[in-house]
Amino acid sequence: MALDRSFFEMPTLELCLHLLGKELTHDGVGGYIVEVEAYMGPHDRAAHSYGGRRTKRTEVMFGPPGKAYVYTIHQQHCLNVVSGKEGHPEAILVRALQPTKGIEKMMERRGRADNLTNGPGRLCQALGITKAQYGWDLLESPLRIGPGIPVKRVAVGPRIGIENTGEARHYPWRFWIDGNEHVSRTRKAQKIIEL
DNA sequence: ACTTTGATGGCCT
DNA sequence: GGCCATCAAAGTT
Repeated sequence: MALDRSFFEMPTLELCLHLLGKELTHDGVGGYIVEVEAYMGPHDRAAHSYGGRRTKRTEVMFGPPGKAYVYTIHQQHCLNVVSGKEGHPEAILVRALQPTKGIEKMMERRGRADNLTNGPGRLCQALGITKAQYGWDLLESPLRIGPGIPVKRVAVGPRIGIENTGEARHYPWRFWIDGNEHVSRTRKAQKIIEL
């Protein structure tokens, strides 16, 4: 059963739990989402929309949820799912996938056979995601999120790579499938959520 | 036009 | 776990 619009209208932290296990594909190449991070908008110092910053880059986050927010950093692309209510610039960073489809294509794009999708930049490279996909609708475009596998145990901990954001560095807004081999970095979980 | 700063990845120990 | 290359975006002048 396909997802519908209301799926993306869930509160951001709740949507994080529901995104885990769903299948993300671009032109049929992709895998199950196994790791995400929430970026909670104007009051989240680690978010690009901190302070309500509204620029050409962050604009899509101010619109309706369910769209792709793609940005570049260190010559890499990162994919976020726009979440929350329209006018509230929140998003969820997709940090890792468990490859399911088009693995040959991924190896070709990555130029190697391992570490295909265990990181936000790596998975974008493997799936061929660039700023060309900025703003694409994740229900009705070649870049889409669909049904996947059930998830039992979700691990929770602080987000990665935001050490210079004051108190925000400690917020428990990173979620991953407990024990999954494709998570970008192994770290001890602060707590486990049983679904 | 110039300066600062990374929501990283790859490789090293 | 640590180091750092390298460039686009954002902010500043």
